[in-house]
Amino acid sequence: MVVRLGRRLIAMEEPILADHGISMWAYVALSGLEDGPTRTQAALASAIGADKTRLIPVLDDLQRRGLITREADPADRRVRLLGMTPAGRKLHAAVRADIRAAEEALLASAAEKDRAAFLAVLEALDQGR
Amino acid sequence: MVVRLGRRLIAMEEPILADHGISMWAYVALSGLEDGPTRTQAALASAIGADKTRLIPVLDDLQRRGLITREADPADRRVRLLGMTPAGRKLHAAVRADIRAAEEALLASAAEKDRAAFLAVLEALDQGR
DNA sequence: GTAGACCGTAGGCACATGCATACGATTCAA
DNA sequence: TTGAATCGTATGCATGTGCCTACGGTCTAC
Repeated sequence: MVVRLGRRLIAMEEPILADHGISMWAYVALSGLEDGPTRTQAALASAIGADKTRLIPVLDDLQRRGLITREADPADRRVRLLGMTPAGRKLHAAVRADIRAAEEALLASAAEKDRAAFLAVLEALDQGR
Repeated sequence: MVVRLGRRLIAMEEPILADHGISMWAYVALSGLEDGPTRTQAALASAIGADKTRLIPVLDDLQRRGLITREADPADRRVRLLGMTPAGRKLHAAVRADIRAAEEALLASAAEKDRAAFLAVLEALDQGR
């Protein structure tokens, strides 16, 4: 049941992401960067459950488009610190708003009082990390 | 967030399925057969969101192990009707019980009153199909 | 009677993913 | 100082998946 639900949610997100011209992993990476302080690539990969090697082209593209910054860390020359640009923040907010709206429509079939609970449980599970 | 949750749930299910010696798709197929009347392979594939061609070896294995039946439909000689055997039912029930228990443990971090609501919303979304 | 659609089956192709390896550069601990 | 670990980067391998094609057999509609 959960697998099927997950697939539906992903299928729902795909056209939204395409409209905004970004991939799912790009969106997830932006979300990860927004959630916390400036991060190393390894930390971001770990935080969003991505393979660090597969994340490279994603980050390359985001950087190329001016959505993230990627700067050497003076405290550790092996590391590149990632940050979001204002343009990145703006795009991310727009995508998230659209996705939220679509999720709301999907949840319309559920009782209204259950929705907040559903989201609360999702959050709790997510925090449990 | 949902993608991550889905991955966690799948990661949780994997050892349980391995303990019982069946694959995820086998379990999903058994669930699909249990949910409804005897089905054609095409209908089952559609119902569980599987690729019909990829389902063939799964069904082959289930049949070999005596967990499902697969019989010609006298009304349409192209078709093979699938059914569950008692052994299949038994295995499926055991796996499901274990998965439910593990899900309960996972949900333990959420407020108790929210759990029923969470499951209710999941069901509603699933019925929405 | 015929053409098109469907069933189950087998296999191919392109792509994504998890995991691994390897590298140069850097850092850290002994 | 040295060896091991880590970072980011690039690539390979095995596997899984979505989609497709093709086939023989069967069914349906005209």
